[in-house]
Amino acid sequence: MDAFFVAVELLRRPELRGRPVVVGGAGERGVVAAASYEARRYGVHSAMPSVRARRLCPQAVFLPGDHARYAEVSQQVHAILRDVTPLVEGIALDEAFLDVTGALRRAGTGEEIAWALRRRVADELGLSCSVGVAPTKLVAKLASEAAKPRATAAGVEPGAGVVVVRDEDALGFLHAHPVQALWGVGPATFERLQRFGVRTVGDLAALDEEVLVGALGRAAGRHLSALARGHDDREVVPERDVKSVGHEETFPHDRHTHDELHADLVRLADGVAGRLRAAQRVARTVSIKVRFGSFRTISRSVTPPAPVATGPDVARAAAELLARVDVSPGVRLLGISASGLTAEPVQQLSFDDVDGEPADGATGSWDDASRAVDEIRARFGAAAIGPAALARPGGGVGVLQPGAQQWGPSGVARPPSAATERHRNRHEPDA
DNA sequence: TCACCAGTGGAGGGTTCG
DNA sequence: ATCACGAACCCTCCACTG
Repeated sequence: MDAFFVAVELLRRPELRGRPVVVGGAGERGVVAAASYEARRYGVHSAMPSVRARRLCPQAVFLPGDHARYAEVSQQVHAILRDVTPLVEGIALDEAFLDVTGALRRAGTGEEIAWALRRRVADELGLSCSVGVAPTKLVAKLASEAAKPRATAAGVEPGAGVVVVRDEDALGFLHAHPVQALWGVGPATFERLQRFGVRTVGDLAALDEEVLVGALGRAAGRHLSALARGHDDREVVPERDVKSVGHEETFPHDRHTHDELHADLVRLADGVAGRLRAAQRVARTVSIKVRFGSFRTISRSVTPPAPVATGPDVARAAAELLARVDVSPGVRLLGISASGLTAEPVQQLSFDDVDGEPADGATGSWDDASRAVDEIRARFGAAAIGPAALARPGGGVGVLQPGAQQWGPSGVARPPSAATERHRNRHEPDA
């Protein structure tokens, strides 16, 4: 999809069409999620700090972003894609691979299918997309990028819409690209490749695989060497199972004590556990991530004796990990994630357990309570019930709202006074 | 009993992508 | 004079097992 988030916003705000529009976190610690091509002319691009975007293009209209809405529209796009073939692999809300091998006889050539898709998405949803048609995933992805509109300082040039790269042209097309175009070559890998004088994919293909393995490690070396030579036999996989779920949050201002962080930790744990149960999974491992004011980032993980899927269990594991961390330098971000997921909630009894109940005398478990919480939330909304640590004086709880803080906190980074600090943490843990 | 080896899994860190 | 969120994958080190 072309400038997807912005394009969805423009459906509601057609008067903004043709103007520089930026969707993302507007706060001082926010980033750009998407920029219209008019805004890109000024150098604004996604993942750029919002503060910088505003400096580059002060006349741009900044919109907060509505992740739930984009997910909804993404589903509508996918429904159209699945009309062509069930072999649709979503990469992100605005990107997907289709294996149309089986649809060729019925629906025409790859190019014909591409144009038909573009037309349907435009007619039915009012959105523009670019399509690449090629023998492999990598080349198709590059072809779709080649099909996109371009923003230059001079103006916005419309894209080709559809770019087809035939079998016999694939290698030449591939080799002409800069190495950064390869999936898996980010800043760090590019830096290492530059030491070998590698600038283009063609340069990379000429490099000995052993050399590459030595420089990048076994997996990455082999993978990139194969890709550069046009070997890409990765299949289109419609749905793969989740391997981890997590939540993380950047605070409007740094936290300095475990006390301050506790409500955040409980809220994140509650959110992670809720999603585990919604996916009918239990987790073997709980990890926390802590980013300090300096941007130094650490992670700690633990594998409890039994898998976890309730808020209190996740929170307990996370709290133990966090207790080992000196937070006095100031914590900018806290994250909790659960991994090692298994489908069935197997109950591994410990030798200390008696008749299925923990030996410490506690009866029942958080499982029942958690299931009740899930049901209440399904009927009355997420804020209707939650951990006591998140209770608000006016009623309701400050629970995690998934996607609510997708692109950074809305608040300002200026630290509040000690008095308001205490006030916030008691009453507005997610402010 | 020691040395060595291979395999496994946990822990911590890093990279990449959109 | 700044840097989100969520997820996947990889590497290295280390402890343990046989």
